[in-house]
Order: sequence, then structure tokens, then C-alpha cells
Amino acid sequence: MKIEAVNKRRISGEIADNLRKSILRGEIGAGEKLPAERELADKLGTNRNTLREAVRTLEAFRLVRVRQGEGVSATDFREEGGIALAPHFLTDSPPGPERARFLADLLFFRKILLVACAELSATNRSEQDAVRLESIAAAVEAEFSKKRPGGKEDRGKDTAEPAETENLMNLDMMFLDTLIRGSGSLLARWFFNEFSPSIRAMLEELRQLWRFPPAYRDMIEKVTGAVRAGKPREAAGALGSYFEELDRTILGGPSG
Amino acid sequence: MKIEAVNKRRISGEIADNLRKSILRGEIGAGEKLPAERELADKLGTNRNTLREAVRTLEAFRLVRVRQGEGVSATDFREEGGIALAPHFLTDSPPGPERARFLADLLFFRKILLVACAELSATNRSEQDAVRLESIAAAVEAEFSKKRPGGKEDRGKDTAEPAETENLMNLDMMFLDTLIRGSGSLLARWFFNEFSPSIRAMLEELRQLWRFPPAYRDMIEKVTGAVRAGKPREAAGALGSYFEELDRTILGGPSG
DNA sequence: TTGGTTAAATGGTTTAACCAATTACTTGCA
DNA sequence: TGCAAGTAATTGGTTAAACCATTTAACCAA
Repeated sequence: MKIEAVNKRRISGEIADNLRKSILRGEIGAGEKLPAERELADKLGTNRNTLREAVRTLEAFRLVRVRQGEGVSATDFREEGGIALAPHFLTDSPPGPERARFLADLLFFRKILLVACAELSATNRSEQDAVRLESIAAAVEAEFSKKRPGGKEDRGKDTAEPAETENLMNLDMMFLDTLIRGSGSLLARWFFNEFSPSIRAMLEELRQLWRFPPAYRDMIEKVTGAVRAGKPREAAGALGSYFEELDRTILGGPSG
Repeated sequence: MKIEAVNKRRISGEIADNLRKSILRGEIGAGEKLPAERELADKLGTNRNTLREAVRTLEAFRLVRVRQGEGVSATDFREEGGIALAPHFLTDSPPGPERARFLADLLFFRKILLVACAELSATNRSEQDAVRLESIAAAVEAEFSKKRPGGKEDRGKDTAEPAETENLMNLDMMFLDTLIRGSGSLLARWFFNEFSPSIRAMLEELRQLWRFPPAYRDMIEKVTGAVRAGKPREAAGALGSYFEELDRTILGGPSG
């Protein structure tokens, strides 16, 4: 039995989220001034201190600029933004060519990052990581061996996603996490923390465009074996080839 | 006459900076609880609201976790951190192998990023960007053509850094900025915004280890010409080779 | 020991006031 | 008229004090 914790959120957090979305969606344009703190707090049904906490959060994301006597204004985040915006931009920006290009760049970057980590993992050859990879590989193998009889209850077409995909996505996350750990790179870990949740969310949204193909099982097997055997180039090659195929499928063409 | 804006900083900003450094330096360990807000505000000579604004900033950087009734505690940022930490980690973490590895990873990544941008710039072939690159290249050429008679006043060995290096670093920043712009990649722009100031600061700290070599001038010339001519591979190759040489010098060895 | 009750600690929110920097307006002089 | 100095209004920055909500710890009773 799974108990879910009650999602008790802060008012300042809700406000920060809403303002962030308004800015990323372009509803508040670059340089545009927000209402004065006293006024905006009233309009949002809260008080100035709580609003100011939200503003500090937005400021940390470089989404607003605040100066005494002048006011709070939205930045030109396309020019001045930082990478912490990336996951939110992927989630909140309007669909269109800009976001598509952004997703493509993000997938390209994650490929480079994870391939490098696979290579480093195979170079480092940590026994612990190798064991963990093998354990995950076995679970992936088991998942693929299921007959996949389909969902036991068809409660409608939009809930017909098989549970195997959910399991495989979790295993995939654990697999990549292990490669990151094996690389010993703090920077890679932070990249992964920042991007993987939003990339995963995006892939789940696009799940009608792709599936875990048989090639996925092969890739897991190859990478695991290459790390175990200490063959960096093979690990990198197997993971890289798979990503290129997957990204082609997702982005719908050979263009990068 | 240059008027310098008075550096009027927010108290909450100062507090956030100090706490951030304390955490990144390890003076506040993972999971360690900070004093209660009322108590900490007193200790810092401020009030609770101002302190809370600082806490919201730290929370945005994933450096603290806050829960009602429980308190404020430092996260295990090595495990849970995001990439927005990277520039601060480079600046504030204690010297040692961990930071050295981090710098190496960061330099590797910036090489990949900028080489890809050079390639894309040459592919896109924007007239405006080509002109801008040529203008910068001319300025670099002029800087290298100076006789470099040395500082006119020797006010001590630690201030003897020639002004040319400062000029070249500015030109270098403009050059890379143009490549980023030419790539048309929002993600690359945000990476650049996030990392380049801290990388530049680090290079200035390590300026006894390296100089802008004659190869730099050649690289600028080659990349500019390749972008103008629309030859992506040449642009990428010239920039990549230079970075590899530079990074070897900085990191002191052929290890990546 | 178990379970519930109570008290203390601690973050979350609200209100109100005053300080400081900027902007907009008014006034007065040339 | 035009500009410059002074003044008022606007707006963020800071402080203070209270009260609410959640968690933890202590205590007590079955």
C-alpha cells in the first residue's frame, strides 16, 4: 500500500510558478514592468512579504530584474537567461519551432553528455557500478520477455499506455544514473539532475511517437558488457548509436 | 570620466551569498540544520523577513531544503545540485582535486559547446555575423601587432599584467558570443551566459599559467574565414584544436 | 508497550510602519 | 520659452510584531 504525502505548497512558490510561466509564455514581455509590489500582492490576494519571496525566486532564475525606486521588470530571458531556465522553458514555453529546436539541442547535448559518461564509466571500471548495471540490465531483459498482453483494464484510449513503458522508463533512469555515477563527474551529475526530469516528462508527452525498441535491450546489454569489460569506445559507441536512432525518431528526420 | 554606480546591494543578497559560500565550502555539511529563522536573523543582525528572502534564493539553487515545523537544512548538493551551482562551485569551493576535476569537465564541455556553435555558424552563414567576426578578428590582429613595450608604470609584480591581455579577453568574449549567436541556439546562449563569467574569472586567476599564444591569432583568422566561406568542418576543427591545446596548457597534461 | 494528548519548536503568512532610491512633477529663474 | 533646481509621488528595502500550521518531543494513561 502506497501512502501519498499531501502536497502542501507555499503561497510564494505558487506565485513564483505562475509568474514564471507568464514570462516564459510571453504574456509578460521582455522589459515589461510588473505592477508595484503592494498592488500586485493585493491583486494576487496575498501580502507584500510573501510576494517578495516569490520575486527572490524569479530573480534567482534571472527572469526579473529588481531595482529600488524603479520596479520589477521581466528580463529578456532569451538573451540574459541561464541554463536553470531550460527545464521550465521546455515545459512552459508555447509549442512551435523555437521549442522544437530547443528540444533538439537538449537531446543533442544529453547524448554528448551521457556518451562521455559511458566512456568514463568503462574507463574507471568500478565493480560496484558494473554490478548495478548488470542488475538493471537483467530487469530490462525481464521486462522485454513479458508477453505484453496489454492493459488488463481498458479504461479508454488515453489511459491504455502499458505499464511496461513506465517500468522501463524507471529502469532507464536508473541505468543512466549509474553511468553518471560511474563517470565520477560532479558536473555531469548536476546536468543530469537538472535536465532528466523535464526530458523524461517531454518523452512521456510524446510517447505516441516512439517506443522502447528491441534495439534498446541490445544497447543496454552492450553498454553493460562494455563497462564490465573496460572497453570505453564500445560503451560510448553503443549508447551513442542508440541515442541517434531514438532522437531521429523523436525529432522526425535526420536533421540535428 | 567614468562614473561608477554605487554598489548598493540588498541585505538578503549578502546573506544569501554568505550562506551559499558556507555550504559550498563545506562549513555547513550535508543535512546539517541551520539555526531557526528567528535565531539566525538575530545572529546575522537582521530580521526574519529579510532572512527568509535569502533562504528563498538558496532554495532556488537547491542548496537548502525547508519544511515547516522541521527547519532549514543544507542539502547534499553534490548529489542533488543543479547546474546553476557550477559557477559558484568553481569560485567558492576549496582548491583541491575535486575542483580541478570540475574545472577540467567544465573546459571539456565548453569546448564541445563552442565547437558545435562554430560549426552551426558556418552552416548558417549569416552575413551580419560574418562581418562582426571579421571586425573582431581585425581588432585581435591589431592587438597582436603592438610591440608590447610592457606596462608603463611598474607598481609591483602583481600588477604587471599587460593591458593587452585584458583587451584580448574582451575580444575573445565577443568572438565567442558571436559564434553562439550565429548558432541560433537558445540553449547554447544560456550555457554561455551561465559559465563564461566564471570560466573567465578562473582563467584570470590562472593567468600565470598561460598566455594568448600566436596560435590564438591563427585560430581567430581560420574560424572567421571558415564561417565567411561557409565551411563548418574547418571552423569546428580550428576552434577545437586551439581549445585542446589551451586546455592542455591550463590543466597541465594530456589528461582530459 | 501502545496510543493519544499536550506543549514546545519552527516555518508560513499577514499587517503596519518607516527608510531609501528613482521617477515625475512643479516651480522659478534666465 | 526653456531649462534647472527643488519637491512630491512612486516604488523597492527593511524592520517589527503578531498569529497560523506543521512537526517534533514530552508526557500520560490504558
